[in-house]
Amino acid sequence: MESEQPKMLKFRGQEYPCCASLTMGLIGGKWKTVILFHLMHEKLRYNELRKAMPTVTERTLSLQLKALEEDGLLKRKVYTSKPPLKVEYSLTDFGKTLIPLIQSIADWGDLVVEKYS
Amino acid sequence: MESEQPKMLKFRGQEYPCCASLTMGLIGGKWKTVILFHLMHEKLRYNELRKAMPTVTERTLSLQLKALEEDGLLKRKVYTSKPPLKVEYSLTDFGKTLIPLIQSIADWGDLVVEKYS
DNA sequence: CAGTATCCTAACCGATACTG
DNA sequence: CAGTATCGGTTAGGATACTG
Repeated sequence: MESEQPKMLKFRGQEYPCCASLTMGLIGGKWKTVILFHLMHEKLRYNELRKAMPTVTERTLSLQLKALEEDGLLKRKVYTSKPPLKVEYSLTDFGKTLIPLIQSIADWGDLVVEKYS
Repeated sequence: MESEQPKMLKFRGQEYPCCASLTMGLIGGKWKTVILFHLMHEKLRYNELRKAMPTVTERTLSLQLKALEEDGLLKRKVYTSKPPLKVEYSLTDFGKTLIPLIQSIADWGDLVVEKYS
């Protein structure tokens, strides 16, 4: 008797058919890697991220930041209690384990632009 | 006078706000990296891919394979002219440039399963 | 400044039946 | 065997106005 269904991987309530899809579940989507790319080497405030990502909408940026925070990749630090607010986003230690990967993703994109376009 | 809009990257008719998003445009989505992961070291037939990815539907697998082929990452080779067909999918030379990245994506997923779940 | 609220569209993806 | 056709559901993401 062999198992027809390869064992699924589980993380944070989600199931993934392989280790590659688990990673993509956390950093996939249109904007997550872009956010992580901009936070790779520095903390940024909400509006700084907006300027770095001119085509994202406020709502989408907000949702994606929240998702990354929930997955433990980002931390959100609030510096003021009253408006105008100051909030900084930065990678957690867990998020920092992604730095080499994000760099590789960016590098491959660069390679494509240089050599194949 | 400074440019408000950072220069967009273009590849195959799409525009991307940064090099990381270009990469994700090609390998993002729920299934593409899983397909590439399974084709990293061997050619596979359609049904072999289906067995390796038990939770994907025929339609979705077909659409994703077509998209990867259109982006030049996969090649599709047909060995018979009449049913039953034999078709093999494999990485193109361009697709092979992704191998280290796919491996890194898979490795990070493994790391998460081992250490953070 | 840093978001929410509301509404809407499009893309993605699944289930199932059918075909060359 | 290797898909396509059809239909439908879910979710990601965009536009814009508003708020603590």
